[in-house]
Amino acid sequence: MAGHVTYREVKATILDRIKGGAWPPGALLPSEVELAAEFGTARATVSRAMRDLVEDGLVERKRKAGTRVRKMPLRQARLDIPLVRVEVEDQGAVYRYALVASHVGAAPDWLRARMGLPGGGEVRHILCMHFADGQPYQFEDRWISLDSAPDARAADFTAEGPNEWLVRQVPYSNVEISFSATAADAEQAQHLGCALGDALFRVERQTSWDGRELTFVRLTYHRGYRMTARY
Amino acid sequence: MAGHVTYREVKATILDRIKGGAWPPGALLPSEVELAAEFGTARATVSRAMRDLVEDGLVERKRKAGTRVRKMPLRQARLDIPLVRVEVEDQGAVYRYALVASHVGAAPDWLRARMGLPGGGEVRHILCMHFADGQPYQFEDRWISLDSAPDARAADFTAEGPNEWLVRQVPYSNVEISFSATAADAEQAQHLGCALGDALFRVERQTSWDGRELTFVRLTYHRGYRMTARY
DNA sequence: CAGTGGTCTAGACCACAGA
DNA sequence: CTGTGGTCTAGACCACTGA
Repeated sequence: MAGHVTYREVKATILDRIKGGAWPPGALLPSEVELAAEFGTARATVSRAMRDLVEDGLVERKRKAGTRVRKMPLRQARLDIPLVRVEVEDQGAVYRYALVASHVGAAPDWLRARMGLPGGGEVRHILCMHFADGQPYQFEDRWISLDSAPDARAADFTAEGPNEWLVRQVPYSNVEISFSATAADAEQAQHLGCALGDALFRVERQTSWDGRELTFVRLTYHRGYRMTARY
Repeated sequence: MAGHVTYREVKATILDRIKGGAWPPGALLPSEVELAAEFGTARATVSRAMRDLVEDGLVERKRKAGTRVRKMPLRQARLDIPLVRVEVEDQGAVYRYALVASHVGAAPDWLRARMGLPGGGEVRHILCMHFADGQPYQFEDRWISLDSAPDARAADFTAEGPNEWLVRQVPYSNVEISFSATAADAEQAQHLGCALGDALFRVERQTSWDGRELTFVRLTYHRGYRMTARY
């Protein structure tokens, strides 16, 4: 025996047939049983390959209906969301963090509405900067609900950013993230070293844990920042 | 017998233990064999659950070293990249497309460098607009290599956008995508109905197929556009 | 070397949805 | 009803890598 046929080989073969046009968009593929017979593998191996192809957005599967090549390939980009520090260090630059301001108070109305906080909820508001090789990299404007994370009231954010602190506190969370463009206001322009009104890339992220809203953060990047992915 | 224990149940149980702090970040989990014994399942079932957890970025696995809870949860957002038409229609709005300009010519130097095209390569350059309920939604500035896609020379883009045409031609492709913010230039401001210099969200996408560079597109969105994902 | 995850097999039963 | 994918089992061998 020359060894088993792997699911990777099966996947590659199927992929080649789709790429090559042998199975055009919309086409019905043979059943798992038929493919297993053709490739000389167990059905589970074909199934494993197919699961990958579904995940890659290339085929659709329905019970009884079978497997079809997607007409409009539903492609999805996977964006890694690292800590700023890791992102900077991965570029080979020296990372530096600086706390700008921090205070505790009642949540403003817009934040209560946005995060769905109860009335009278207290929050800790933190402004801080992240630098790469001494250049402004990211301006962070964060609100942490003290109802959900009471330990944040006394946490020390002078040496370490709130993100790194939070990651240690909460091992798992649900996140809604959004990307947009914004014109630099006076505060952002000052900290990021750009002109008022410059177009800046902005990420807003709201994190909940165990069904409770935990933190809302607005990250504004230096002029010219790009976020890149492949798929 | 009350039936089998499913891999989803195994996954949920492990997830609960991680969330609950029973297995804190960095902790070593029991081996698959031990977990299979505990849950009363086959090892393959535990393995299936673990594969999901790896994909979700919650644990790391190494042969011989075992499975550990990730210290810094490497979270990744999955961004769906639909056709503009689908994106607009999914919002319940009426989609409209309009061709602005199109011509064939030699690729400019910056594009040749960016796409890695050979000297003397011809490209088709297309400018077009996408509307939602009559409002400007996206301005598309696309270049298609005629070396890679000769059929694009004669294709008719008056009724249908080049993206939909390309998707039909090429069932599979490799994509590099990047997101950034840009200040509206005169042309963008005119077509998107905003002021000169307004901060706009921009997507740049370069697509290759079968190892050849196929198309480069710059998509500029209307003022206030957000791209959102959950993870 | 030995323990861990990675994969394949052959078989089985089930859930769903098309005909 | 019947064919399809979805999953689980019990067992086996392999590949990598830490001790």
